[in-house]
Amino acid sequence: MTAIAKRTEREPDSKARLRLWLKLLKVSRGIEADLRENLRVEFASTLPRFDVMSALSRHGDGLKMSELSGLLKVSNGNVTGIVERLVEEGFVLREAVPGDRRASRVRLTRKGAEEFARQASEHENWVDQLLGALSPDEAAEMTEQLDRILTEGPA
Amino acid sequence: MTAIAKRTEREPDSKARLRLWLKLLKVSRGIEADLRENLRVEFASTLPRFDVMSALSRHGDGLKMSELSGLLKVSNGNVTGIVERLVEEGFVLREAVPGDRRASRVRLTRKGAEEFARQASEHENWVDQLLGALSPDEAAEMTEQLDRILTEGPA
DNA sequence: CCCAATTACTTCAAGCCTGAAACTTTATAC
DNA sequence: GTATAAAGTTTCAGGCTTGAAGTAATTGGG
Repeated sequence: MTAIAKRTEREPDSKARLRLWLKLLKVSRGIEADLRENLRVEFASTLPRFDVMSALSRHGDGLKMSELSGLLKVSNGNVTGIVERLVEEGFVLREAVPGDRRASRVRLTRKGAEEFARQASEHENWVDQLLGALSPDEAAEMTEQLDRILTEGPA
Repeated sequence: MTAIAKRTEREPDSKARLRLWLKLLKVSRGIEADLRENLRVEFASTLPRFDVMSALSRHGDGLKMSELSGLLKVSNGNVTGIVERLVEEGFVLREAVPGDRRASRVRLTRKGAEEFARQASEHENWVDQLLGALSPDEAAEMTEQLDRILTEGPA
């Protein structure tokens, strides 16, 4: 029996990665729960709404529905509902795309942009608190490693 | 103006932590999406169902509903529905708690335990693939850092 | 020109999730 | 003992999410 095989018997490499995944999940779910609670209490809003407004904020000239769902990596039908509610509340508006009557472009209203600015500022503070255990350098280092998972990722 | 203040103007510490959070979210959502898809295609199941069965698998003598929701960090009402469906499919059973007619204890059936064993084995492989960019040592290191976020976490 | 494939989007059923309210049972205080 | 509080759950409304199916508009051969 080789050393490798022996090591595999005691503890395969997959166990360390599985532990990492479990921990990663616990941390991100915990932070998400905190942020969601804060958004709910402070702004009567939700994480998905914040995500949509954030994407629109970075694209002042608006985004098509499909671009939005592509950026956020969620289904088309999902975005439909979230935008619908944001429109009702006056944070977002839809405008026709000239030359393509199928598509519509979504954009923050002035009210929406102002509201998002307030939310984003608080959001950054919350995250800073929640990740306070890590120095900026440590945070940057972990960010790089996570990037490797993303790029070298699966096949 | 102090050096610290100057640095803050250029890029406050919170930015590095915000970038880390964004990346963390992207990685964990991506992996979650992969695992969900795999569970759906290979086992016609879902991540929440897998989580419940996993918790029950580690507690062969069963868990009360409240213990289950406590472990999984989800609401009570949520667990009610998931367990309900698992019972319908015969993977899980509920039994009375002697001496407390309010509570009920949930436990994997034999069928449920066998099904979970198959799923857990595949699950570990999937995670191993998805996190393959990191060596076991790197994975262990990141796990420790994530633990610091959890323990030294917020106030 | 025409029609088949593609694209952009919406609708839908089913499940997940939360916080709040309701309900039943158990424990506590007086 | 009985009122009251607390504990364990379920129910519910509202919102998120997906994948599949449907609609309408556009594009690209032929």
